[in-house]
Amino acid sequence: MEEAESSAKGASLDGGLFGDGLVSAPAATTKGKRRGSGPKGPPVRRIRVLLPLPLDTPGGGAYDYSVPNGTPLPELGSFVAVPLGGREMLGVVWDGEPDPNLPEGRLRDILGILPAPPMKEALRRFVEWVAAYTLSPPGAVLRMAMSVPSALEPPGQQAGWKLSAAGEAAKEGAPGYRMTAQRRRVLEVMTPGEPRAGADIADEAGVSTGVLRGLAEAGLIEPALLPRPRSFARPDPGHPGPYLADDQEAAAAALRETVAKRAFGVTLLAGVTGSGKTEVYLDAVAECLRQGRQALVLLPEIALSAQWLDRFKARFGCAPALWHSELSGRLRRATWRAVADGEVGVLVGARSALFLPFPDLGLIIVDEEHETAFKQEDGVIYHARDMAVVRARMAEATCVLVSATPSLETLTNAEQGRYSALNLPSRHGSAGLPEVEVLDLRKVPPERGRFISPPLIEAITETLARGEQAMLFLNRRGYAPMTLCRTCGHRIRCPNCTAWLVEHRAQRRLQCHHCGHAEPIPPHCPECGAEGSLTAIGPGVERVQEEASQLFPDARRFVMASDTIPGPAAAAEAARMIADREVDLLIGTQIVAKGWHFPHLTLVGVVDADLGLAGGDLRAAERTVQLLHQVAGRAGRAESPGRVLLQSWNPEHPVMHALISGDLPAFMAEEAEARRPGGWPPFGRLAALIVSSEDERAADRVARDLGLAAPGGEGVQVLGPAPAPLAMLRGRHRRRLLLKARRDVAVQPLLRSWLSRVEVPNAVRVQVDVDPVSFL
DNA sequence: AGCACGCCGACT
DNA sequence: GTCGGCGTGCTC
Repeated sequence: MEEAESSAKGASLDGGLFGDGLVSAPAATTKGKRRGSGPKGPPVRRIRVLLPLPLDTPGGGAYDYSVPNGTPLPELGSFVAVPLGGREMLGVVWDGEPDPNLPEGRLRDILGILPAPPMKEALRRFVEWVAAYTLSPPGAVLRMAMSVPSALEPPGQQAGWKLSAAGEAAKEGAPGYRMTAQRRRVLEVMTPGEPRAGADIADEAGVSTGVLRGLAEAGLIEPALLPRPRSFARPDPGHPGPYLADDQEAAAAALRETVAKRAFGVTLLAGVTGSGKTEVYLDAVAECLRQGRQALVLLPEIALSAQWLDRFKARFGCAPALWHSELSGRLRRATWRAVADGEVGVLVGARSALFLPFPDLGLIIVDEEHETAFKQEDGVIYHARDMAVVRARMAEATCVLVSATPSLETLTNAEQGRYSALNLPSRHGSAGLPEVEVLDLRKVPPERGRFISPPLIEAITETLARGEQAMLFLNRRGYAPMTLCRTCGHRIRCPNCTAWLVEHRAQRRLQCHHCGHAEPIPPHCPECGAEGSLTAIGPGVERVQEEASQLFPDARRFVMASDTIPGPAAAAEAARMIADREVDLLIGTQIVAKGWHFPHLTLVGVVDADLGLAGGDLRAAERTVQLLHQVAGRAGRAESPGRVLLQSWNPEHPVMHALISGDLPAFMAEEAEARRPGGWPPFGRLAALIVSSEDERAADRVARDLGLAAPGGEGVQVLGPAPAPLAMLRGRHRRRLLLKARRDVAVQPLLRSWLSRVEVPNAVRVQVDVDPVSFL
């Protein structure tokens, strides 16, 4: 029965993943049965199809299919439905020769071609490039580029209602129709010639949909298809933007010129916080729109803030399209499709937006380019900032990397001439950069069990007394990072990870920040059973909040952390509260560092400036400077000068000197000279292998084998294996190896042959992280 | 990624 | 006697 029906429809398979517009094979062959070796006809037309699966086969997810007679040969990049095993799946017609040695009997017919714009060559090349660079199967990368399979269905038209001729007459008061108050309200909210969704009408008129049915029976309204929503207004480049100061205008002119060339190029746009970088690059976006091309702005996940969108709206008079993980299914689908159809002029998104099917991308902006949030750490491991450069190259587009504190990688690329550079030296509309001081905790320690030192308390008191806002920054969520038994010395650990459980006192729970494990705070020591012996060790923002509540009981305090700001709406509300001075003292984790504009904030206290410096991370110092500089930049943007106090046990550290002097270029130059001799990035290449397994001995065995099979030779060195700093994560034991190579060595072939020399049992996973950012 | 096939424990 | 756990392997 279903057979007959799906055959009649031709395209729809077993109840149908795909809608009606599918260009399909004749019904007889749709079930995707294997080609028989029947009577010799014309030669079979073979195509290569890449499937969005992480297949570790030689083709990396590409399989050959046949195109049945009666179906046109799909062009490269076409989205096609194909049989795979017992199910149907979408794939993309891929470049490359089908395997002529594959016997015809193993080929199966494609099921149809989807009525969607084919994937452009620029995106196909990008998918392949990312796959090759990260050593991932192309299918795994394709999956990111087809994240919304439903968007490939023909744009479904939604049914609604419109006024009939009789209804229009009745709306004008023509007599002769049975009218009720409900019916009249429905007619009132409807406009002639404008179909609307039934639910919308009923909602606005305050009636049930039963009223609509009655009106339809009476012939006053009739069914109508709704027009496709055009929610993606193309921003108007001619919309009057804000006034640009001279140095801004000079930088903007240079960017406009680059964009107008319609060729690949990378520019670093640097400039201190408040120098107006955003307005400058939005001017480049305007030029891109004038060129008739699309623009993509990448922001680190958290920074998709209401404040940024306000600035965009001020420049273009409308909102951009958005792309991030919290996007609802429907909007996600509409956005993907609108991008593919070229309807979206400007899209702002998180790193995954790089894989959207822009038909003519002219500009990619990577704002806060130094942010580590651009590094994707699971699945296909890639750095969105670096891949943005590649995406731009494939699309013959301009890429602009923007930061107040550029990464050493980008600075070096600019210095060596691979990237151009523009610098905005001055702060606009403000009293200048804040004054930064270090509080030497050896000389002015906080009271026992406290974390805010006397000079910082005094500074906050004065600031609050002046009616200004203050902020305490501590990059640690929760109440306390560790819980210790004073009787036996036991420390409470995560059962799945090499990590302490973090106390979240408000929820009366201990949490692991790595795997999400949570348990109630135990009443007595789980080791020795001592009652009332468990003690919170060290501060988190909640504990700083508690201390502040005792020190400044009259101040209105507000904690900003990822667990108190769960989404964009909460972030917007927090920003509003702070801007409207409903908060006196802000206490926050690194979420406060990003792109906020707090006009009344004049004092920033950094509770633990040394926090990021522990551990042997290559970029610990660089990252700490960037983070604390950004935090400092929150202070004193309006007419009042800002002041920043850094609490440190190590005030002589170069990081503190850099922050006090504000001379970040000098710090980065020193940092470069520290890395150059050892050939550390950006003066050499790194790739990490992470071996993990629930079976510790299996992980050790594979790690040892990898160590024995390590590549060597000129300019190549392998460190490890060693237990990872996070030696266990989510119940998996982890070992690391690090390949270090000279900059002129191509590490991918080296890695490929290395991995092929070692047998990896099923229970063990080996992840490859090219250009690692995290060393955990 | 799915979805089969396949070989060992607790149910009607 | 069967249902069902998820380990292993394949999909053009």
